[in-house]
Amino acid sequence: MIERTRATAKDDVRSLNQGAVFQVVHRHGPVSRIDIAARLQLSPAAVTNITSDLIERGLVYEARKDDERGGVGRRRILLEVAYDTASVAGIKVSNAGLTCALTNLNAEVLSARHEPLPETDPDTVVDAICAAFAALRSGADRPLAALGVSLPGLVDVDRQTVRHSPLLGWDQVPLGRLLQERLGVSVLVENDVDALALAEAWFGFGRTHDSFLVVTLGRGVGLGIVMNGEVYRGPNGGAGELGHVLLEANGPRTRYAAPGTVESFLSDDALVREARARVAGFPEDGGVELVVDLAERGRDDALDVFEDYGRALGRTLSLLVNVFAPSLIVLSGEGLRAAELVLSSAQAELRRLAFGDLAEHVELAFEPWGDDAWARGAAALAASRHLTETAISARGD
Amino acid sequence: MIERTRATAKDDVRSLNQGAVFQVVHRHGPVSRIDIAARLQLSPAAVTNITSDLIERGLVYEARKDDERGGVGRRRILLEVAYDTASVAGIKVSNAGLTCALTNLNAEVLSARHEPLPETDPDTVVDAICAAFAALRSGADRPLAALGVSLPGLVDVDRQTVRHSPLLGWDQVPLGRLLQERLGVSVLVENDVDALALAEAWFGFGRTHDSFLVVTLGRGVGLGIVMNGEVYRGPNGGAGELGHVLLEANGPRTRYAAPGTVESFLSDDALVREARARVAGFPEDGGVELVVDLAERGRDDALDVFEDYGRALGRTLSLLVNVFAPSLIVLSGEGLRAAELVLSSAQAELRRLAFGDLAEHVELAFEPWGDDAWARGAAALAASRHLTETAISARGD
DNA sequence: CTCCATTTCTTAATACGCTGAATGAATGAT
DNA sequence: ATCATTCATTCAGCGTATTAAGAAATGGAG
Repeated sequence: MIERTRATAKDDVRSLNQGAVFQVVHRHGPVSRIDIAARLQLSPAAVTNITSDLIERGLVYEARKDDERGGVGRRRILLEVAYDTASVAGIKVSNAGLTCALTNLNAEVLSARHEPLPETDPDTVVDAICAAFAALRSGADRPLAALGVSLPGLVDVDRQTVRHSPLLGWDQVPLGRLLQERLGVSVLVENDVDALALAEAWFGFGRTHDSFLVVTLGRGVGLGIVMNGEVYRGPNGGAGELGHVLLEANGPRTRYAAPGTVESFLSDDALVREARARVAGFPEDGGVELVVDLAERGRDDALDVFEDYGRALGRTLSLLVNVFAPSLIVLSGEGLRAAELVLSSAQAELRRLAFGDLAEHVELAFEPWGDDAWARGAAALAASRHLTETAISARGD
Repeated sequence: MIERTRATAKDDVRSLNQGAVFQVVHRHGPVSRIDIAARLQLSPAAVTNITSDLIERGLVYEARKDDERGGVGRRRILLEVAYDTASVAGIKVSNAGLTCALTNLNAEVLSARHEPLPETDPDTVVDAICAAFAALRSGADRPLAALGVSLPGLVDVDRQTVRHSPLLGWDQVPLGRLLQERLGVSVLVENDVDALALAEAWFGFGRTHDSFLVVTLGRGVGLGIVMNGEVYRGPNGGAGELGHVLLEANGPRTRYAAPGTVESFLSDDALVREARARVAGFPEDGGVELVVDLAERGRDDALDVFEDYGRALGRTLSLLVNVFAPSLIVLSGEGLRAAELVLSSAQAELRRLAFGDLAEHVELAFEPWGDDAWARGAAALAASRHLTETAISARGD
């Protein structure tokens, strides 16, 4: 439920209500003024006033009249956000390279690309991001409003600084400042999982949920927490380290994860480890793709690996369900290439371990997976920021 | 950080700012008008206006001048909440009986009592609560503003109804309505752990934290989640079922808890089970008190039981720390009779299992334990509600 | 001891955005 | 064609916050 929030005086009542109206238009699709008024308990007069401002500034437009609703009376005029007035760029950084996407302001991907990274030191990465951004910009037919960058590790969102990223080997890198200086466009930096959570909250399944969780499966296991429409990072950041939660004291080993942790069961590494151990003739250099391939061809031993994977996933989800009692968990990440293979055992285990009927009230959503999903998350950062900032900046100009 | 929130027009801007100002006075102790203005980014004039209203209505008073701060200039006049203008009652219901407390509006216990319950059916309990309330009322020297009732189980806070309580054997009991009709005073019903979390947020350690966790140890294991100053119950309630999280697939059995769950390690039952198994000559009918007693006398085998208990506690906390990265965890409940005995192994295990340096940033607080702590939580419900309602009810009367 | 600088609190004048009521616009029913 | 209905807009009035100026309280300089 959207409510008008963060009231008051200097940072005026107006900007507040403007933001709330905009949020309603964004989240509840094409919507009439009278609906907005009812939803926000605001007078129709105020809505007219506010929306005319938003329309004038090009953020919102009158899409069409509402022909669905019959009955007498004047037709409602439906308002919609002008998502195509600008585009934004999103770049996800990992040691595997840069994944880049250009999207509109609704985080719909217009184009995507991947750039390998020779090294992951800050200088190289900054150079590569600048090059990738230039390439994206040249392919854009609309003004490129902002750049979102996401990466694994601890990020200080306010200072746009990477506090600590083991995977990249970074500490205290002021990435936002470095890029902003070179690109002359506003840059946002965020943890990769939190960016994905934000993307879901603004443009994905979370659009209609106030609080929900995002679980990412891939090289590692991540958790994004959204509560009351805001991404929860913890008082000092660092929340959502689901991958490091201990599941079994005497659990299996993996190259990177501590034994028995969630990642020792659910990371790509773990999957390959199990395949090597249990799938007959699995080659030494085989990867996740091969396990998926074998299973999809119906190889029983490979299917068993996925069944166990699903069981561990279900157990992990049960932990979250018992703690958060969420109405939605979005599953995403490369680890879901074979979502169908793990789903049934995951759900069975979740039902078995969740308290009471909590499991019945959870919607499990699978984010259709593509290479650009992470980059889309990064772009969503930029899109959401751009929308809020221009929607609220009010009558100063 | 308190911010002025939930703005707008019909439910006026004023009530909003009034609430925010009141919150600052409550949370930041005796505080001057100028401090309030700075903290809320509100003009001094507005603060004068608002506080004079609060003072007139008897919610706040001018405590004294600030003599601590030296320097030139007029002394600041410190404002404080008038906590002693009314009292509230709190009653915690469990199958062991009613625990009752009378407190002022700062949740400071004025008197407490315990009533045994012959049966736990709704009629008996309602009768008993009414009797207990009458007893509390007769002992009060100030008007008794409201009654808070807390109990284990799933509570619909808005409808003041107990949706499901296995321990009491209740389903869909409209407890709030039943009591309100008979007592003619406003009644609040809440889950026991959430009430405790609210109490900590308003009147305890959480007063200076925006987000934190409360873990209760006793017959069961509970979790209260406070985020951004609000108790999180989940979209449909039922959040915080920490006790039912599976720790070890092949974990120990207990009478009530599923094998391997947190409660199978950390409930009172679990402690007694371990004592029976490992403490030489432990009597068949010995309880928790006896284990504590033996350990405090230095019996090694009893101390070992507590060391293991602490280890399981540390592991459970590590789970929460990895997920929430909280800055504060408040530990409370009967299970902490022997807090010193479990602390060191708990902290060691927490440090071992928490990701990176997350454990270093967590403050573990032990709520000094007494019989009336649960009842104080229930009273805090009533106190917080009374304060917000009278503080915000604005200029209508 | 008086006067001034300083800081806090208060009062007065002004501005802003919301509400409510009246009006206008668009459509179905009679 | 006219009316009832519903959505949108216009305008007067009002409440609350801001700014600016003044009053109150205090330390220090002359």
